[in-house]
Amino acid sequence: MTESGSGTESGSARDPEAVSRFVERFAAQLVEAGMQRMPSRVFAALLASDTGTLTSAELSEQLQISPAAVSGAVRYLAQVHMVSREREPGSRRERYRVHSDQWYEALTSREAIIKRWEDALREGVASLGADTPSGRRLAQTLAFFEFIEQDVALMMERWRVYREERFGD
Amino acid sequence: MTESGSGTESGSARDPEAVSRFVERFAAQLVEAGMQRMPSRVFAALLASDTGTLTSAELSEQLQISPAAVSGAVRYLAQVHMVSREREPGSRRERYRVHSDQWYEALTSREAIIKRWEDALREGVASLGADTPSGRRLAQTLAFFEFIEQDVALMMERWRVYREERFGD
DNA sequence: CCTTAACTTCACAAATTTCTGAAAGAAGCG
DNA sequence: CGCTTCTTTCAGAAATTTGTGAAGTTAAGG
Repeated sequence: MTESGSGTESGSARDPEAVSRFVERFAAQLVEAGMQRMPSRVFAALLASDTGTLTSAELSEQLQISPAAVSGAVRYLAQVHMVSREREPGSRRERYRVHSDQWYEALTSREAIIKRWEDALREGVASLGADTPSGRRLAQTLAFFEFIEQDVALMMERWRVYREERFGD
Repeated sequence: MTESGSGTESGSARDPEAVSRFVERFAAQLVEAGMQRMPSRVFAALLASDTGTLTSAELSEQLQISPAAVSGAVRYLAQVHMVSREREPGSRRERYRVHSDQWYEALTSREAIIKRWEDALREGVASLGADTPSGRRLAQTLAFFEFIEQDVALMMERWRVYREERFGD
């Protein structure tokens, strides 16, 4: 007598256990890749939600964490453009949303980070000397990042074309 | 005979302070991006070295850390293919090296990690149902990673061509 | 074989990070 | 205006991570 399928009352009830299993598993992989735990879990929960949006209270309940933890996680995720915040009109509630389009870049290209790597490398080349062996190594590393920076932008463009073709829009 | 080399004060003598400044600055940016501190510092030191190789003792001294810390950092870096280890023939010394070619991919594409993301997403699609809104969102995310996985390989190929053109070889 | 140099592993102290409850801060609604 | 509902900030307890000294392991060189 499991509760499976119960609560068909309002909308299509999803199996909360299956959702939770996915959320925790995917979040664990994000953590492995260096993301903090709470942001990872919040993000995964949004990804697995029906509408791609959840309120603070829903997140708090679903993930069994305090409102404070939700607040901190969302602040981080918004900062790196992986979610955006929306005010529900006529309510103090806020909704958080994954924009299927935006977050890919945040997660993969990390433009801002690469920019700072480039800055550090430029300084290094200048101070060690462009004509020294180590200076040359740094210069080549810098060239690599400048190259992929350009190329990643083109790649994202190709993805959009491909997606439109395959998924319509 | 130790090759202190500090005699040449003009021109290409390496200024240890300038080196250290670069090492700490670049390492800090790697830390910001999620890498641990010691691996970051060791990696930056190798990048900034003249030959692209350093021994354990040299790293220990230059970075002011214990041999144990070097050992741990190198183990990690080797695991993710950012440095390789070489035995100095006829000595118990080991040299660690950055391969200007290999480490780019390790740092940027993170194949293994993306593979595990894909696995988690596939499971999610299966268990939530490919015909549900959330299932569709996960499927599209999965498609994105499969797409860039392919594309990144091509990008690295283009980089090699470009580099050869620009830097000779 | 035995010595010794070089690297690795391990247990633990210290530093850092993470998450919470409590209180304060906004903003709609009567 | 205050009441009420939701979110954010903050101090601190708990958990985790980090780097070290010391002991252990491996292998060169006599």
